[in-house]
Amino acid sequence: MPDVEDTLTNALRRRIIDGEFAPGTRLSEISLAERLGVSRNTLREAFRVLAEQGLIEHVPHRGVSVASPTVADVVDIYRARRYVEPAALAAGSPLHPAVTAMREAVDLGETSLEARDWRTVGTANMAFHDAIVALADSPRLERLFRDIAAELRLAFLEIDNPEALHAPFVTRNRSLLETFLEQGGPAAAEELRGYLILSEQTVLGAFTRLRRG
Amino acid sequence: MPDVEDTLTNALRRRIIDGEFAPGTRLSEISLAERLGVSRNTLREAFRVLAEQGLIEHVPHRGVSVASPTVADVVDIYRARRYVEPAALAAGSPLHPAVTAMREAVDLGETSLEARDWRTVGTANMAFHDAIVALADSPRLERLFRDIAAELRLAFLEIDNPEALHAPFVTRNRSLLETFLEQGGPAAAEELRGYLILSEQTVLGAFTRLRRG
DNA sequence: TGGCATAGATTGTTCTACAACAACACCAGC
DNA sequence: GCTGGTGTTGTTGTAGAACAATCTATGCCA
Repeated sequence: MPDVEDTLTNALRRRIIDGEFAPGTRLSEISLAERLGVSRNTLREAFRVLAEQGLIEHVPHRGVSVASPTVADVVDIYRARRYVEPAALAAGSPLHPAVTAMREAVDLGETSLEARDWRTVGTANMAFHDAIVALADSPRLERLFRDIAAELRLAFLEIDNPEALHAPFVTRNRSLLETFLEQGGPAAAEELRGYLILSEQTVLGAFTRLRRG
Repeated sequence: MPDVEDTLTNALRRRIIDGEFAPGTRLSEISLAERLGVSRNTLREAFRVLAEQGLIEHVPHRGVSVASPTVADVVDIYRARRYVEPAALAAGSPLHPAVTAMREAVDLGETSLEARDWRTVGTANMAFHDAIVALADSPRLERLFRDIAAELRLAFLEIDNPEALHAPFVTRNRSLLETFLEQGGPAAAEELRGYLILSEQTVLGAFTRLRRG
């Protein structure tokens, strides 16, 4: 990967995920390039990468804007998650290094919940699921999850009610981890399927409520 | 998507998949841009997209080269396929439009087999699996499969023994389709799992033989 | 032979320029 | 007042030149 431009891509990616540019915001090449201190060409190359990752949307002659996930997007994201996560958990070994990451994510979620730091709760939640996917030891599945998790964060940003969105799942994460360690992968996978359905309902509910309001 | 540059990306993509640039070939910006009649900037943007798709590899200050899948890549590709394809088949409906595509792919495979047109046999084989993934109705899973299928084609190109690679699976495709229609998704999924293991072994065998020679 | 320095070539990045296109405002006519 | 065409303006799409940064290879010297 290149030097400046790769840094630029990651910086832009982080800013978008952090909500610095709200979903749907149009990103002007000229002004953004000026603001970031890079040339239009370099910025455009970064745009291509982010567009390919689904974080921004590119319309010919109309420029790029931050992706604004629709209900259909959310449904598809959860569909993809159901294909990958439970299977990864079912086949995962309790001795896999990613289990440590799962533990840490659960711990972080609990302490952040007490502190009512919803942003960190959300991050810990995502880290937990990231660790589940890591159980599969598949770079390509990890990449898929990284992309759809980023898209999902955009949906979360729009909902803007992090407590309702993330808090209920802290205890569920703990429970899922225990099931995995004590009863094994298949049992945990089954629990995760229900978990994901509930999570999807939660997001979709808040989402449609939002789109109507 | 832009006009010229999107066309350029697709054109490059097709050329690479078709083997016009052998895996590992270095793609010089200047000469390739000149040859394609586009500017370096435009070509570099196309490079970013293809690199993100895994078709080309980008090393800083050393340029891009056509991806040359390693054994680890092939293993990972098949791992990802096992996560997606059997599950899609298991949950797929026999009434789904993609079933038509499955039929057509099987037919094309058989006629091409008789004609000993291995290239088309390979294409039909890929179209068959593409249709299986399409059963899931998930754009994101389809995109994942599109990318890994393209990578796999690069591996096939290096092996360069299309008959051994594709011919054995024509009858297996037919069988899998019949199982799906007559015995349902779950039974077909189980058959597909064995199919994929065999396919992986076939590719890996030819692959390691090649890498040693 | 082995290591180092220089030269050449390629990529990374910026800047300028212009063509192509889309959005918007404006005006004419109904 | 509304519709429809038209021009204006701003943005994107693409090309080309230029230079800095970095890699590669050649050849020199010990």
